[in-house]
Amino acid sequence: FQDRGGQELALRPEGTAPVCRAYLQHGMHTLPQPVRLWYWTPIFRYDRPQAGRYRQHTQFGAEAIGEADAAVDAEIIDLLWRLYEDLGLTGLTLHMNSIGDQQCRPAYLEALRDYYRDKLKLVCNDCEGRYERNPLRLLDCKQERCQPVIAGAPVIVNYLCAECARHFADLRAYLESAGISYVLNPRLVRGLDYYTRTVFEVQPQEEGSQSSIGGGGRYDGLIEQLGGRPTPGIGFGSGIERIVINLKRQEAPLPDAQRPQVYVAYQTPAARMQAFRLASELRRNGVAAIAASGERSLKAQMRHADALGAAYAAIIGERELKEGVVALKHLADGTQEMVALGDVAGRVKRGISR
RNA sequence: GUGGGCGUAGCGUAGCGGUUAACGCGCCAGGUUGUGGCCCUGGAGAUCGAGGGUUCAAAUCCCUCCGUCCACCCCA
Repeated sequence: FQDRGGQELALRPEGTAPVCRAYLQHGMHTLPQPVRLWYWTPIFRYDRPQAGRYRQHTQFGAEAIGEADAAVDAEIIDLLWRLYEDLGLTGLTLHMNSIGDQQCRPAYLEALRDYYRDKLKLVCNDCEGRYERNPLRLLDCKQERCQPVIAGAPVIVNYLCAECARHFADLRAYLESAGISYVLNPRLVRGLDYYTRTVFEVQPQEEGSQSSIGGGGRYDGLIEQLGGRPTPGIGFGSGIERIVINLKRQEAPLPDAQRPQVYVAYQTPAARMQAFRLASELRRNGVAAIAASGERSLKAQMRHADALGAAYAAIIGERELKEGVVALKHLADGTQEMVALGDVAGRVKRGISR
């Protein structure tokens, strides 16, 4: 689009091509291959926003560039699958397909066109256009009237050349050996045109056009297309917001928010400096600590400590100040003991119970 | 691109033509003598999305714009 000054601007629409650009720009072909990279970045779409579809969203992705072996396809899929598993997402389905390469795809597209030729009046307007422009995407149409036609269409995996068929078989064997189950989906083609061979998509149980939470595939021609030598690549991208939607939907447990271990409270203005110094000392020793601030009463400070979810309150009053100790209170059970200033970090790390 | 819903304190909402805009959560302060969680009391905090119009009177009705959400559609 053009900005107000008439300059031509683009907002990044996906992550793979930029990573390939970086691979070329920084001469990563000199590194041990394949090069494994990841990204986390805002992504933009010029669509009307709705549930799970935003003008700006965040994508996390990983790419392995410089190796054609199906083992790397399996590694990338394994990585994505394990990530979802670790997050606690359940009920996901991995859809898999192979869409061939330069060698075998033309023959399939020919067969697909042959099949559609006498059915063009049965399908929707968009599909009429796709027939000429991008026949693979005929398989992806969501229109009701096109479904019966799609159901009878030739299946691409039956048209793969020997190399592509071998690659796909290898990938499936790797996935099975890793205990990752998947569904063969001969209609899976994805929205980007650079894919070759492997394509995959992960979908939650919920129906809907916005359902896919992640996917990817192999792009063995892309680097060359961007000006490099022929270099294979495989990767995935996953939408953070859609992951969050599904985590919420499933009420998956989230990690606790960061809480201070120790809240340092003071009883008198004279102890404020000591409190500050102790908190600083604790932080330096790897203990998350916060010193009270302002003119709050001790009671208010204790409330504050509780509201912040601190594990301990270290209280410094006149007596403690004089003796170089703190009253260390374990907030969960209310037990309290005197601890020398220098021993607070150790005592907290050990736990207050002996 | 098409259609629809909604915009009121930090958050969630009520009020839908007529006194100083209400409630819950949160926040802050008190509840006597050095200490939290529950409870009680008090307080701060709102150009009622913006602009224009109707009316004696508008958060409440009308118009325009902006934002946001949802569906269709699309999905570099």
